[in-house]
Amino acid sequence: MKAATRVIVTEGLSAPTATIAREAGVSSGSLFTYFDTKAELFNQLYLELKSGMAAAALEGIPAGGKFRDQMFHVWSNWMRWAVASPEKRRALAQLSVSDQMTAATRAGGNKAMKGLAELMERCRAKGALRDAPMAFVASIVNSMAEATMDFMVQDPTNAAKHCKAGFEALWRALN
Amino acid sequence: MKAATRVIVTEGLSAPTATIAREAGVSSGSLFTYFDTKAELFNQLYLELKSGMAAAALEGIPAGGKFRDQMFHVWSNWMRWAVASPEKRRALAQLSVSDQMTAATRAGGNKAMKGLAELMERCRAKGALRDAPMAFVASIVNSMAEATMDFMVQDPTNAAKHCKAGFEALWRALN
Amino acid sequence: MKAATRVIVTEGLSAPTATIAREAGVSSGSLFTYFDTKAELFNQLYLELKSGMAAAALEGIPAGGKFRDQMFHVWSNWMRWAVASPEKRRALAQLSVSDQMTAATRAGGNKAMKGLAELMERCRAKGALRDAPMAFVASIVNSMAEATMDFMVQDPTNAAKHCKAGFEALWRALN
Amino acid sequence: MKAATRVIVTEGLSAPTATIAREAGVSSGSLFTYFDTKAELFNQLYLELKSGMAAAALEGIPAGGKFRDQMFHVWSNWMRWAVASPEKRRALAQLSVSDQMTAATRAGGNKAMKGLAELMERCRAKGALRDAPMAFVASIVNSMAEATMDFMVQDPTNAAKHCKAGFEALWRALN
DNA sequence: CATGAATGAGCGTTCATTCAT
DNA sequence: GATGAATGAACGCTCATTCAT
Repeated sequence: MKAATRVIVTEGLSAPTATIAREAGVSSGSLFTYFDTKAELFNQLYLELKSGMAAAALEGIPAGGKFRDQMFHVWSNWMRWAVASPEKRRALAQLSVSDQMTAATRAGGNKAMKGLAELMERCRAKGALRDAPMAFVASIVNSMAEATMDFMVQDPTNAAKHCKAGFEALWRALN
Repeated sequence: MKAATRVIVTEGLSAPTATIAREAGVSSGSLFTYFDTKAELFNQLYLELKSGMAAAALEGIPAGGKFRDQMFHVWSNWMRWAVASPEKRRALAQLSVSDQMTAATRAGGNKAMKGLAELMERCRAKGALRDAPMAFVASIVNSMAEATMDFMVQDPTNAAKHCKAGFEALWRALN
Repeated sequence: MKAATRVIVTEGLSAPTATIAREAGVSSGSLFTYFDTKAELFNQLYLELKSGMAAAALEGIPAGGKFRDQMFHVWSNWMRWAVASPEKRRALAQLSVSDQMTAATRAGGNKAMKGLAELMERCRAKGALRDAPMAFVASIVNSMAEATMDFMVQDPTNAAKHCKAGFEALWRALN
Repeated sequence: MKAATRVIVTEGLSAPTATIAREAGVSSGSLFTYFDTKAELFNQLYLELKSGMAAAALEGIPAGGKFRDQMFHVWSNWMRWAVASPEKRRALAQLSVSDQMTAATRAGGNKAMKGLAELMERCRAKGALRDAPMAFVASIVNSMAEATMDFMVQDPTNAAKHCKAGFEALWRALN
């Protein structure tokens, strides 16, 4: 998985399986002992990365406190993961837009995001978009997160500032 | 171009050039009379689609009137283009994330978006994100547009409603 | 023909016919009005070049005089042609080893060389190789001519010297 | 290598790699496991054939004895190789005039011919062509060898006679 | 279970030749 | 007769996958 992540970042999804195997230090044949096809490897990797991202975001939510503070805690976790794992993030981005991801895999990805989704749902239900479908809100959250990550990575000195600005823009959009 | 757009939507960027040629009703060799390589075809198509999208968005901006109304006019144009040209939109999305797009092509794409970029800049300069980099704002605008388009397409009955809701969320985020 | 000669020198026999046509200032289709196939163009060019070479070699043979002097006159003509027409010589060399030359073309080439062949035959008949087949002698003459040409071209300052040395080596070989 | 040699003789250098692979009894893809490109296969084959030819020529030179006898021994070896390996000879001839041979390959070929070159140099230094460049002599030797080979192959009954006649003509030319 | 050579279908691209204008 | 766009067969090369060892 680690090898595949690295290779996807440098060579894209069209990288030969042999390259991934070499990067992982195994033979090209061994790869197919564990994954029936290249597509299956990618599907599993997608799930692993998405789950890892969700888990990182949900870590250590303050039990009490205001909802907005909880949300900001999650948002910060999420941004921190992105900054700390740029390769995982980029590989995940590539996998997300690939048409090799099966419906089952996408469903699994959503399941892994369940905890986050519930928080978003709470946002939606009591905010300005209370009449919009949940997926609309999720999409907005996702894309504002991506935009914020980009600028934290590009301008690391002001990462904390961008993190906060992104959150506040999102909060305004939703309330 | 039309054939390439259709084929990209159904088969992705890895579709054989022969398929595109057949869809266009020409021989496989003829394609290379007009485009030196597959990558060049994709680069030109990206520019064409991006320019078309930008032109559609900027059509008929009311000269006078409030800035917010002008923005909403552009936003509506943009959403209308997306709903009316789902294939173009999907092909453009795939091309946008492809690493086959050259720097020159991306630069050309940005140039085509210049009119839109200027409007966004006016939003940024006097709004809550006045201290954020322009590209941050552009990314937010883009992604909220994408989210809105998705839900207009998925739920066409309430398209006008989603269009308005998306715009308002964006406006809140920026002000 | 001139265009084909130039193109063969710079790009070899695998040069596209379109390149030859462009060099000749005609359309790619026109080429096939005058030559049914690429191979036919090459066969005709071979004949033209070979005939031109033979004619150049035989020009102005002194009627009387010693046989050796006549031979040297021809040899000098031949070398002069090679030095003056390096492109023709190189194109002819490439055509000569090509398997696209038909038997008829090769026969025609020999016919064009008839005058030279008769001189060689006189050499053979009264020299050391009088028992060897004529073609053996012809091959030796040809290849010593090629060797001499190479060094006249590479070292033009001493061209006359190389010309003479080559002739004398040949004369020794044959007598 | 053997398969490539055979195929080059029958179909020339433009033979499809698939034909060579089939002749070798392997799949078309396997060929590229061992040679990165068709050109590399040809370059390696050239070196192998040239080295083999040189080695055959230099085999068992009589240590003592007259220089002329040593030369004739080498000449005979050389001619014997040509008669025994007509396919190798023809493939080598085609490869030698191909512009796909790299400078490095030609340099390697010359290195393999070093032993022969030294003998030729001794001929040159004390013969009639002592003032001519070495490459001139080498070219003459080569081409008289080729002429002799041709006639040994065409008239095998008198092969030994042609071999001797060729050598003597060469010896006269050089002395 | 690990290995890595072998496989062969598939693709992008070229180019001799044709033919409607 | 000239043109040059169109044609499509052919080729070099790649790579996911298999399987004998």
